[in-house]
This record gives sequence, structure tokens and C-alpha cells, in this order.
Amino acid sequence: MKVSTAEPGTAVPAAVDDRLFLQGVQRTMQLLEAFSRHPRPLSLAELAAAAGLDKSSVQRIAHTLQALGYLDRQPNGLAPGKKLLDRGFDFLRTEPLIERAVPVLHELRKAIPERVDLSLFDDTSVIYAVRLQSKRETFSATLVGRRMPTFCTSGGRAILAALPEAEAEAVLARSDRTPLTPSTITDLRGLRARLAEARRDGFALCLEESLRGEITLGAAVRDAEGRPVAAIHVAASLAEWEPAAFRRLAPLVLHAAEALSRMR
Amino acid sequence: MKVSTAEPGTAVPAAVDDRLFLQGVQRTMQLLEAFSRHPRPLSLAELAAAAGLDKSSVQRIAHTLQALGYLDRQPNGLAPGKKLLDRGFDFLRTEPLIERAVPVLHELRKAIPERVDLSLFDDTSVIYAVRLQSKRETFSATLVGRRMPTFCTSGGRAILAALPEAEAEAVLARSDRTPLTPSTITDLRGLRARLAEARRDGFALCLEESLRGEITLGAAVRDAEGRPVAAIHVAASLAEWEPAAFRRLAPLVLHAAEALSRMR
DNA sequence: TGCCGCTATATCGCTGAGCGATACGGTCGC
DNA sequence: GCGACCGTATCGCTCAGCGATATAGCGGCA
Repeated sequence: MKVSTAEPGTAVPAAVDDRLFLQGVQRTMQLLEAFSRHPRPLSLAELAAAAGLDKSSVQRIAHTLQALGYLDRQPNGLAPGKKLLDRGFDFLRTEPLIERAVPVLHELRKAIPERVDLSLFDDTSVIYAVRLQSKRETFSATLVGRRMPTFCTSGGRAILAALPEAEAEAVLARSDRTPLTPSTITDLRGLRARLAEARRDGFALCLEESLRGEITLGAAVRDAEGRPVAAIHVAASLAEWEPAAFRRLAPLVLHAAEALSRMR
Repeated sequence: MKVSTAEPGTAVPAAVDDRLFLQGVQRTMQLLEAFSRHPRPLSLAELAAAAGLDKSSVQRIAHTLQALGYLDRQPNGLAPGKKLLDRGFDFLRTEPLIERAVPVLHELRKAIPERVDLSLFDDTSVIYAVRLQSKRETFSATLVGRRMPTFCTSGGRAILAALPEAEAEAVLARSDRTPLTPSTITDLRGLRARLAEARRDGFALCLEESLRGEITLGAAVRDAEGRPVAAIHVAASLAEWEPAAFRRLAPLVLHAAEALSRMR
């Protein structure tokens, strides 16, 4: 049985051996995932290489996905189709946290005229799920659905701090800790110190750790069992805020996160 | 050959007979699409019924999708997984119009302190792709990825007006013209009159046609061939705007749409 | 003009992936 | 305890689909 066909240089899935595991489904998703590494129209051959599949399979899968609206034929290749947005939207609509978060975030935005976000915890990354732009809002390059590393974002740190220490440690160990800016803390000692601080304060503060000139403050949102599942965070420009002044916003953010944790 | 297994009452896909069409792929997407009709956690049996598949297949497909992160196991059933957001994000990143639109929309937002959106044209519906909230912004119930009918939104009408008349007529004929509010224009005569107006003015104005108390104004964005592919629109509350005053914003919206059409 | 490299598209026989019926065990509510 | 639901597991038959291969079309280069 051919279990794993790991080609060198291509990101190939973990081989799963399981009577109920359909590799046809896996191949389908692999093909769609190819665009996350190559965000541009791809030819069939490129798609095959990027997804780690043979050309014939790609031809058939792509043909089918295109017929269903999940791939879009462009002059210079195939691109993700509009229907993918619908599926992401299904997720947002089904996740009750999102709906509950919107009024809480707006309330917070009223008090703090800066960017206010909700991110969902997903192991080594967090995902922007709701985003309220700041008043001036320079460039909202970051869109809903964007993933950020857990270890170097204020929301992610707040979540790690709310996790049992062993689990937080495990997430850090699994993380790719490539620095995003010169200020990103990547060493385990430094990170542990920050988590200890966050555990004590109930929130996390990050200074230019994911974007230069940006200061962010995040607090964890917990589910019914008390486990952290998301974070509320605010982000502002260092050009306009003294860190000490920004830090004074913490009670507002904490209050919002706690309110959202209690709603259900 | 069993071609179509259309069960009564369930939305079942068009049967496609094609040597290159993989029904395994179709089944996979059908399963994921089930949540668009039932946005809540579903049991295997519910999922089977909603997707029009048999229980065994659903067991296998769902098992696989869950292993891949596209379904999430909840206490009371299966729900869409976070990875679906990633795929939607891939679409947004790959579509060059989105990136180009952001600065244009911000520029427009500076001049008009109301909600400013970009929607993509997709036949009988348009999809919100970029959304800038208004200053006060009461409830942003509408999220990125949401579909709205083309025929009764200002952006959709502006697009239809920019299309060759026969094509616009075909879209209208295909559309499900269920009214969204008491003011929604649904009869073909009335719609044709509105399209004629929009063709003359270069923009479309809708009064409470998709949401009570809301006035919207939209203009089409065209691709390199001059075909409409998207629309920029602004939305405001009738409690704060006289229709005549709102209409005077048209040049700003038109200018933005034209600027975006020329960028590439 | 012809060759090469790229593309997409189409064909076809073999075979094992996966279909779907069926069975099993747990947990509710009546 | 019965029935109805849940998820889970098993298994033999068969046709979906794998993947090698062939064809056709479109520039670019010599």
C-alpha cells in the first residue's frame, strides 16, 4: 500500500491510514490548498506540482471543482472560486461566538477609537474573525481569515496564558517562531516570562512584535468550561500612543473579554 | 448508470455527466454546503439528509474532512471547521481586485462617513468582499462573504445596467425575485425602468429595497475588457439622509468606481 | 518553415478505493 | 425495558477513477 508519497520540496500532507479516510477527499482539499502557498492563477501543471498530485488527477479534480464554482478559469490559469467565500461564511455563521462578539466589540470600539478585533485560537495560529477598523485606519491589509502566529500576538499570548502551563508550553514547542519584526520575542525564556506576566495581569501587551510601529493589547475569551477559545484585542500606532497610556486601556478590554466569556 | 438521485425536498445538485467529472469531489463539496442551509452543528444523519447522501458516505467524508480540519467536532454534532476560512482568504488574496480596491474605498470613506463596500458580481447574486464600517455603525450583521440578490441591490443594479441588455435580461429571468422588504421592486417592468435610469446615470440608487430604513448608491467596476465585474456602493440610514442629498454623493462613488476600473 | 516547449483536452484498460448494506454498543427519554 | 436516536465498525462486490498515453493548439526561436 502506497501510504506516503512525500515529494521533496513540496508540502505534502501527513499520511493517514484509516479505514474511513477517503484520499479522494484529501486530494480535493490539497488542490484547493495549493493557492495558500501560491496566491495567483496556476496552470494545471503548476497546480499538480504545488499540490503534490499527478497531472491527470489534477485535471479531473480541477475540472470538477470548476464546474462546481470552487475554481475560476482565468486567462492565465485557474484561481480560487467565489464559492470558497461562501464556505468561509458558513463557518462564521455557524460559530456562535462570532455573532455574540459583534455587539461586545462595538461597545469596546465606542470606548477606544482604535482597531478592535476578535481572533479565534487554532493551536499555533490565531485567525482574525471579526475586525472593526480604527477611525483613521491607514491600511487594512489584514483581512478576515488571516492567520497570525499565536506566540507573538497579544491575543495569542493572552490565550496561552489562560491555558494550563503544560499545554501552552506544548504550543510554543510546536510553533514556528520565525520573527516577524526585529522586536519579536522568539526565545523560550523570554516568552515564558511574558506568559507569566500575562497570567498575572490577565492580559498581554505586545510592542511591535508582529508589525513595526504597532502596539496591541489582548485578553482571552473562554468557553463554558473556562478554556480559552478566542481573544479580543485592540491595536494602535506607537506614533499616537505612549505604551503606558495604552496599557491603561486594559480594564476595558478585559471587561469586554469577560462579558463575551459569560454570554451563552 | 445512476445519474441523478434527486430526493424530494432536498436541494440536490444538477447531475453532470462528464468523463472528467469526479463525483467524489462533488459529494465532498455537497457535504460542506449542507451548512449553508442549516447553520448549526449537525449529526451524521442530519448531514446525510441535508447533503442528499447516504449515511455511510457521510460518515467517511465527514471523518476525512474532520481529520483535515474542515469540519469541527462539537458536543452536539459536526460544524464547519476553521480551515474553511483559510480557503476563503485564499480567494481574497488571489483576486487582484480586492487589493486594489482597499485604498480606493478608504479614499471614498474619507469623503463619505458611511458604510462603503465592494461587492463582486456572481450572476444572480453579489458577494460582499470588502466592507468599511460607518462611523457610528450600529449592527454590522452583514459579513464578508455574504451574498445578496443582484436584482435588488444598488451595486447589483449598477452592474446589470453596465451589462449588454440581453445579458441583464437573462440574469433577471434567472433570478429568484423574492422581495426582501415591502419596497423591493420585483416586477420586470419596474426593474427594466430602474436599469434604464442606471444606464443613463451611471449609478443605481436603492431605497429600502434590501433593508428597511437603508438607502444605498452603487456604481459598477469594470475589467480590462470593459465588462462589469464588481460594484462599489455606499449605504446609509434614511433617518439621517434625505434621498436627494444622498444622491448628490453619486459623483464621488462614480469617481471611485472609475478609478478602480482603470487600475491594473 | 519546422522544431521545441508549453499548454489544455481526450481516451482507455486495469484495479483497488470506496460504496452502501448491515451490525454493534452507548445513551437518552418515555 | 423498549425504541429511537446517536456514533462506530466491518466486509464483499464493483465501478469510479487512476495514471499512462495520445492529440491538438499556441507562441517563441532559429
